[in-house]
Amino acid sequence: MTSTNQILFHIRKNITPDPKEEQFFVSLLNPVKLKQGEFAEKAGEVTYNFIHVTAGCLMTYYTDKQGNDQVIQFATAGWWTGDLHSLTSQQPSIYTTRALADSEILQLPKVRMEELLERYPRFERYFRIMFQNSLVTHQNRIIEAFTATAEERYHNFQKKYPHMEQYVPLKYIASYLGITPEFLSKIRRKK
Amino acid sequence: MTSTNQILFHIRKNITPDPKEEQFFVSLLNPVKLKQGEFAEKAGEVTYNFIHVTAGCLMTYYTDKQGNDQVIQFATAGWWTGDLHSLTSQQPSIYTTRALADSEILQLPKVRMEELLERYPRFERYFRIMFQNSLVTHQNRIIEAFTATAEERYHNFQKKYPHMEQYVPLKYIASYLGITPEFLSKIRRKK
DNA sequence: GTAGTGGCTTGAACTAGATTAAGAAATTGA
DNA sequence: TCAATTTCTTAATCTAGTTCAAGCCACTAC
Repeated sequence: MTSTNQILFHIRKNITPDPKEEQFFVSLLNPVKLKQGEFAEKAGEVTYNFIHVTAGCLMTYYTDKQGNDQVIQFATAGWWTGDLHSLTSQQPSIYTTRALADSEILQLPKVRMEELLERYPRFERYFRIMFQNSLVTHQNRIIEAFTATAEERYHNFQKKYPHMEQYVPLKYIASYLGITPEFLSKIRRKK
Repeated sequence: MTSTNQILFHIRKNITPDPKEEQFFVSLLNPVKLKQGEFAEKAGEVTYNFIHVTAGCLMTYYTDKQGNDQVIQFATAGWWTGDLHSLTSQQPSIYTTRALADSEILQLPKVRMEELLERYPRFERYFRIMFQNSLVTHQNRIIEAFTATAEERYHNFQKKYPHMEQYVPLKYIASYLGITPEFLSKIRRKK
């Protein structure tokens, strides 16, 4: 399956655009291949693209004043990623997005997305549903962060993303879980 | 300002509906007054309404198996609240939403919202923008939960919601911050 | 080969924040 | 008005998770 077929498949699950709309949408996309370790976006730079992952795996992380990385999200095929705040406000991003494995992404430039929504408002619905679902996921993550122990969070992570552990170095999983790699090591030993 | 004027004011900041659309939107809304302590939604019941607060203050919390409450959100005038997951899936809600002070809300029933979006797709844009903004806020909260100390989180909360501390019992603020009331007490003494 | 580098583990000492228990202060209510 | 309930504080003890320091294992590069 080509990467454009893949994203159309994803879209058709939520809305039913006509062929003309689909064609226009696809024409706005910018396919990019990333090798492992390469950056899709860097903290400090303004984000111009909304990113859809079609193959591989990316992660988005925040680097605080002390230089510690906090992983916000992993994104595999079918996910949208990128810094929404920077994309909306056109202020420098606070996030870095980087390939954890050789990956393929589709860039949707902000200005192109605005054109799309202007011309074919049907796509508002698609993005509304995407954001709405994402919001539920984020709410769950906040609850989990506050109410579950590190060990519970790790096991929930394994259940939810069973294949991620092969892809992703443990230190990034630790960061995603909000713990140190040392402590994750201890949790894993127990089992 | 009436509560319907208030919500229209809020909507006009994001989209520009024509009078006919505004009128239809307003006709879908169901104004409700809540006394302090009353419930807008209860955990265990299916959520049928999306809620817009026009006066007062509500809070939404999650109760875990041990019976501990975790406050997810405070909502004052101008905010949307409610359990998106239950609203979308029509499964029983895991959240309770309750008035912290005498309040006024506008209920937008799920089925009515669907009618609205069907008939006037322009409103998709409004909700898309709402969810998009909310997502940014939630992302920030996740970062804060993992990278900031309880003390920093408390001071950030004070900065961000300067009036909330008068409204809201401290134990709920502690819960929102993910700490015990005892520890919040210690933090406050220091200052 | 072996020197380097990054990812993972181990253990000892430490700390942010929880738990428990009690008392003080503020609200409510008949 | 005074008892009852709820909210807030204080202090002692305890624990989940951090920090620091070291060692181990793969993998790469000269």
